Amino acid sequence: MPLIQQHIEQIRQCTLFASLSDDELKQLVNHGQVVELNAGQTIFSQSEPCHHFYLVQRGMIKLYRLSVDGTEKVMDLAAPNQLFAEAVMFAGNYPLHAAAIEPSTVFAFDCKHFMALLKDNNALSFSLMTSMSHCLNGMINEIDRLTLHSGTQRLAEYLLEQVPEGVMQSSRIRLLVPKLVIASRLGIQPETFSRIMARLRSDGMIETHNDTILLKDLCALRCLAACPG
Amino acid sequence: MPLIQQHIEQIRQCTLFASLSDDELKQLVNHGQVVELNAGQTIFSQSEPCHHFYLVQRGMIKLYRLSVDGTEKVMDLAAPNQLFAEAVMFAGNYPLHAAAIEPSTVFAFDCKHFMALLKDNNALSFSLMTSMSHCLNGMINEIDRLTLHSGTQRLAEYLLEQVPEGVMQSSRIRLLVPKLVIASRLGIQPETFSRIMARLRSDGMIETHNDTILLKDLCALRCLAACPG
DNA sequence: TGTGAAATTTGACATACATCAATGCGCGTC
DNA sequence: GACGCGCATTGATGTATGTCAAATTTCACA
Repeated sequence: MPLIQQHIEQIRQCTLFASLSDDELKQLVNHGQVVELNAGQTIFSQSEPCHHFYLVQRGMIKLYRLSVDGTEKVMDLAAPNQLFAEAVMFAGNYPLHAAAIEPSTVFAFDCKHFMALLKDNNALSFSLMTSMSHCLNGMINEIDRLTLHSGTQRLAEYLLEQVPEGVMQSSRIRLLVPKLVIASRLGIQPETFSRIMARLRSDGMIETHNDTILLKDLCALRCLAACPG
Repeated sequence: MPLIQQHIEQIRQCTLFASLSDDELKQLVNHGQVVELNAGQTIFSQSEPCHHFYLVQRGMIKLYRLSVDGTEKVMDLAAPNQLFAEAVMFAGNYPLHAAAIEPSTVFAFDCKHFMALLKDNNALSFSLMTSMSHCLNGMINEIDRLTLHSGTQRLAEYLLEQVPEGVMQSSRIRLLVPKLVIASRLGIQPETFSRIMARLRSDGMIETHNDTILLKDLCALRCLAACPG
């Protein structure tokens, strides 16, 4: 699949690559490839050796673990313009599975080549470490939520995350993935997800219409997310 | 507090510092300091600016979060010879609290100075990234356990972690921290911890004597940890 | 060695959430 | 436009774990 200029522009936007010269970036891109994915298609599997990291151009990617009995836990979702697996380059093997949940396009960067760039470009190392640091922070927050917050709180938090910056009173949002997937992401069952939504609805905090949700009272939702109960 | 040779030897053992010359290491150590801590004493608090990272020399350190109502969640425990907070240098602020749970000695490294070393020593950057990678892996496993494993499974896993390599059938271990703390570490209540232990005891898998625990059937415990139920 | 506070254990009870099951809805496909 | 298949919703029920409370043990410190 040929790389069009548009792709390169998008890649340039990543802060991880900010310190690369035009030439270095072109080199990096030349060692990578565009990958088209069908809905449900796997990108890599847990414990597989890690040869690539990825940038989402279009679609949605789920990063997940499987338990022995086949239960799936979605650890994170990667939307367009987001990198994933860039922080596991030094681990050798992927720590989880990645699959597209809808038709998607990703760009695959070559780990070996990127590592070579890292060797000569300390600023790039710093960028990657900053990226890893953010990743780590997110994980700690995740554990915090799972252990210190209830399902209702986590769902409220998730809804509020979808609200654009600066919106104060109410906001209309869309769920970009099936509720099934969000439930797994939040560590609850789909049935529980549905029931919590029903409660928020009957409490007058939200109105729902399929994947479109009107958050009628952001204040109340924020309170719900913050306070135990 | 003066640094004795013994301290420097211990610091040298850290793989993070493997690429440092004797001189660089001495420089690093000269910019740091030994800190003596009483039981319960705080080392740093969440959201505080990050100026140091640490190596435990003696004692035990808990890394934890607090919820709004004061509930404590122990995210990790650092034993002697373990580094902590080395992966948050690039974040700017500590993402959690750190405190000694018994009289402890830690060595505090200066982040600024270490960052300066990083600039000129790419191998050091690689070491740090490897360290961060391991940290990340641990976090993913942690989320996996919290969402996909039951309290009983997590406790069994914890007990098995205390068993030295190569032991096959049975093993005598010691809990190095109060059960209260382990319970928080595992994301369960102390009462639940106690009850699970009682069940393992009545199932003939373990015998207990305060903080000393005899794991009578490692196979059964491993099965319990792996299989749901 | 005694004393008090903290940790642990045990019991009774409450509850959030999971599970099982059935129905309904939406959506893509032919 | 009809069919079929996931996904979503709702109800009934089960259960692991939390909460509250009290008794008991452990341990640090005087």
